[in-house]
Parts: sequence; structure tokens; C-alpha cells
Amino acid sequence: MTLENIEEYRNKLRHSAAHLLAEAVLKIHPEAKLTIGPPIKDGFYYDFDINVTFSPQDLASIERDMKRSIKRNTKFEGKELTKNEALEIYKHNPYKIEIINSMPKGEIITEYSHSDGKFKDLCKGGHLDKTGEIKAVKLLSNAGAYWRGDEKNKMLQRIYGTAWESEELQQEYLEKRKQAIESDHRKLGTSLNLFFLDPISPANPFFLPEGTFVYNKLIDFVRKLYEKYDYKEVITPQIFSTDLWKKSGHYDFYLENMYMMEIDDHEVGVKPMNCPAHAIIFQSTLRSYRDLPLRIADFGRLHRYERSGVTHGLTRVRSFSQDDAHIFCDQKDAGSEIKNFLEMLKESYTAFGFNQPRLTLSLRPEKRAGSDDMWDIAEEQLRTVLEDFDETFEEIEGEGAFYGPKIDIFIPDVMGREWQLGTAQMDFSLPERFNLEFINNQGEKERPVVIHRAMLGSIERFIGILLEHTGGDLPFWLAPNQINIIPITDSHLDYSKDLYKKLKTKGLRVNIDYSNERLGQKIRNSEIKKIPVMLVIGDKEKDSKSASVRTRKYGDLGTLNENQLIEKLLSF
RNA sequence: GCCUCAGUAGCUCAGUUGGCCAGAGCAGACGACUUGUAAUCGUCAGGUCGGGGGUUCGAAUCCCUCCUGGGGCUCCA
Repeated sequence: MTLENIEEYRNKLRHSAAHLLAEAVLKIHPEAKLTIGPPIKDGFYYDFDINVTFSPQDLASIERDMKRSIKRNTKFEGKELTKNEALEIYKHNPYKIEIINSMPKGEIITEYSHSDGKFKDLCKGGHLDKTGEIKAVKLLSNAGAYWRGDEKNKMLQRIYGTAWESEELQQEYLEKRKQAIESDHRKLGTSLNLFFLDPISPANPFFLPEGTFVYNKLIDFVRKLYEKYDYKEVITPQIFSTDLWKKSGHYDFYLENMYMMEIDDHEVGVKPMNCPAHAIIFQSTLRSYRDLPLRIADFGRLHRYERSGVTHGLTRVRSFSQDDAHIFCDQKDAGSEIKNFLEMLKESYTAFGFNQPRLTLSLRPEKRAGSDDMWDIAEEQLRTVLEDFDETFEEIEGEGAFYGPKIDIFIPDVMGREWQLGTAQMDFSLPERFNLEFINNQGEKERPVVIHRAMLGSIERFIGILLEHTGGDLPFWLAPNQINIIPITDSHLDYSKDLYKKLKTKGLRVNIDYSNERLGQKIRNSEIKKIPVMLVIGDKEKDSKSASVRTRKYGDLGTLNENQLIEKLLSF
């Protein structure tokens, strides 16, 4: 089977498993109303409208019943229904009625059954021939889910499961899932002493010295790129009068996510974004077309109130900073600015081994600012640049921000969930609201466009994703501790200290393990802390002024003399 | 915010038909050992059993409530 065929087959398999799940639930709870049960990545779910909740024991017994159904190996059979028939059969199920009524005219309505017709479900199809083809199935969890994903609707009970064409594949998948937990950035954050979270300030991470080192090193990395790509960094206030938020529109559109307070009888808000501050900087002086494009960068700390229940480790927090910048330019230059940005982004992502980010282009939504002409131009600019950059990008209708179209860059975490890191968003609204102008080469006033862009995105989120992708083995240049010198006994301490000084003066981040442990134990400790390089110093090394080099990435490199050693280390 | 599961030492966890002063391993401190590539031995210290309230002669264990976290939903200008 080709890859596509396997995917198609698995979708059928999982969709079929969802039907077995519905069948089993109905046996225990005949009053449950069926809604939908699609296949998803690695599994499937089914949503039930039911007044009870499922316990882990319930899931186990439901799973057993599904397996009995598999054993009976009955056929999946489809049957066409007229709209009237369908409406009659499902008259007690408002969800199915809604589905039937929302179908376009002329679409064929079908119902699928198995267990010799004892179970039937309105369904567009896509099933296996017989239930026995499901070789492995396991229910994983249950959760609440709103009908049609809208929180104004009733909350349904969802059961998630996984299903595979062989028991081995399922075992493999479950094993992979278990191992993924080891690379979870929250776990690594604790074991590597990088950061932690405390209920005293929920969703606001504390960065420990080594985590802070990584944080600052990432910012250094971005600053070097800013120099190369001609960005100007600024520092802007943390708190602004409500006047600013009213002008920018945040007061109308973003207030529920903002931290507001009252000072001197005046309402002020902590910034959730840098853009209004950058607009203030832009208009702080008269701007000429010769000043453009003006690229203003800001690592300012942002605070956004995220609803409880949506926060997550470092990847969704309430306080963070971004490698944020705003480009003020003539509309006709926007395309090349985006192009430059994507080049810089590629340069940075490659450095971290993120070789295949997923890119999306989000197009105009229903409610929007700016004229259709502006949207036409902007969308075409983005599309042209993207086609050149990565032909696999995906266009999404209606998903653009109200102020302009945007490009988003996604990288998955260790559980396969995707997170947005980089973004480039065109903005027609901000220049209007702040009445931004520059003097063009005709001596006339002209309105610039603003491009919001971030490469790494939130530094917090980036660290989280990077940790998961590296399993905690950060690149050598980013590792807070690069080298661990391990003297075998006290008698090797003097030479270890000599070596320490030599490496330190080369700018390498090095430590000596003074602990009174055996070699094996010291090596183990160093491995657990994922320190990239270990230098073992014994009699041999001391006498020949050398070190026995053990690395995490390249294994044992044998004994190197001081010059060889320094050369090697600087090459990492 | 909603559904669901969970919270015992710094970390990983044991401990429930309610019953002696709540346990282990790792990490930590101290001591012995002076060691050749992923765990040397011993001693000590460390806990409001997430917080509060209740039931009970008695609560880590049962009930209520709040907080925080995990998995989802929703949201993500």
C-alpha cells in the first residue's frame, strides 16, 4: 500500500471503530443521542449527548464490548435514504436532524449498519467491509466537547480511542506515546533545572539561572540577525493609559485578555502587544520615505490573561516576550519585506533543526478593515512570496485577522499538537487608527502599512518546543553548561583546575565535578543533566596534559591533547 | 470558562472495606572509601498528606467547597 492508501484505510478503520464505540455505548445507555464520530490523527472519537459521565471502568467495559463486536465480524452495509425517510427515522435526535437539514440539496443521504442491522447510524460512509478487520482498538480518554465546537451549545461527552490494522502497530503507537512523556518540556524543565511553575502566579513561569541563560542566549541569537537584517531595537513602557488602548482598538476587541488597573483615578492597562507603542514611536517625529522601511524590534514583556484551562507549560502562558517587530513601509514594499523576513526565519529555524515548519496563508474574513483593493494587493503579495518560499503552504479562507491577511508558521510538539511560532501579519487598521503618515518623494503625506512579525514567536513557547524537539539535548552553543570536567580522584583536581581555566578563557562554559563519587556515578550525573561534553581526567591525562572526551552527540572521542581538545570544542 | 482525571518529602511514587507516632528510592547534609566511562557504603535531616469546612471516638482515606495541575472543548487582536 502507498502512504496515501494506508491513510485512507486507517481512516476507514477508525471511522468503523467509532461506530462500534457508539454501538457499545447505546447498549449501556439506550437513551444516549448519537452525534458525530470521525477518524482523527492516530485514532477516532465519538460525541454523545448523555446525562451521565464515563468513568475509566465504563471505558474498559465499553472497550470489551467493542472487541466482542469485532469478533462477531459482521458486515458494514450502507443504505440510501430519502430526506423524508431520514428526517422520520431520526426525528428524536436533534443533532442528526440538524445535519440532515444542513446537507446541500441533491446530496445523497446514507445510513450505515453493522451487527446484522442491529446498529445503524446516519453517516456519509467510509467504512471497512467487516468489523473483524479492526485488529487493534483501545479507548484512551473521555472529555467534554461542545456540539459543533461552539461553547454556546450543549456540552457533549466525547470518548477518544485509537485503532490500528495490527496489534503490533498499536503497541508501537502506545509505546511512542509513553516515551513522548519523557521529552515533555515540563518534565525536562524540572529535571534540567531550567524553569518551574508555582500556583502563586499561575501560568507565569519562573526561569532558573540555567533556563534564563538559554532565554537570553536565544535573544542574543535574534539580535545578531537583527543586525544583519537591519532592525532597530527599542524599549517601550509596560503600562499605558486606557487612551492608548481605546485608540488601538484593544479596548473594544481585547479587553477580556488584558490586565487593567486603576492608578490616580485613571484606568491603565498592561500591554498585551507592542504594536501600539511602536505606532507611538513612529509618529514621534516626522517620517520621510527615506526612513522606510522602518523595522522596530522589541523584546518587551507582554501580559495576556488566558482563561484557566487553556494554559499549558511554557507553550501557553500569561506572561511572555516575543522576538516581536513591526515593519512600517510603503504598501508596494510589503512583499519584499515579507520575503526578507521569511529568509531570516529560514536562517533561524535551520539553526534549530526545524526544517519543515508548516506554513499557512490566512485570507480575508467576513468582518474586516481596509478596502477590497487593499486586501487584493496584500493577499497577492503574500501569496507570491510564499509560492516562492514553500510551495506546500496552505491557504485558509476567512481566517485572516480583521486588520489584514497573515502568514503563520507552525511546529508540532512531542504529542503532535501544533503550535504557532512565527507569524507575519499585514495591518491596514493600525496606521489608520494612529493616523500614521510619512512624506513621500513628491513631498506629499502618505499612509504606510504595518507588518507585525515574529520568528521564534514567544521565547517561552519556543524554548518549550525546542526542548521537546531536542529531548533536552540543546545545541552546544545554547547549552547552559557545555563541558563537565570529571577528575577520577582528588589527585587529579589540580590538573582539572588548570584545564578549567584554559577552557574558560576560550569562552567555553565549563564546570568541574567536585563530588566525592566514583567515576561511573559522576558520568551518570553528567549524562542525566544532558551536558554535551565530559572530560575525564585520570593519571594518564594528567601526565600527558590531555583529556578523555566523551560527548552525548558523538560518543567517545578518545584522548585529545589540549590543543586538539580546544580546537574540537570550538568546532561544536 | 466548560467536561473529565488528579494533587502524599525538592523529584518519582507506595499507603483507601477509615484505626498504632505517614513509608520507600533518588536528590540533599555529614562521614568512610580514592575510585577509569550511566548508580560505593553508612548516618542524619526532610511531610500543614494542595487549602478550608464537615461527617466520625478516630480522616491521607468519606462528603462539601476553593486553589493548582494533566487531558480535551472553547478561545487565541
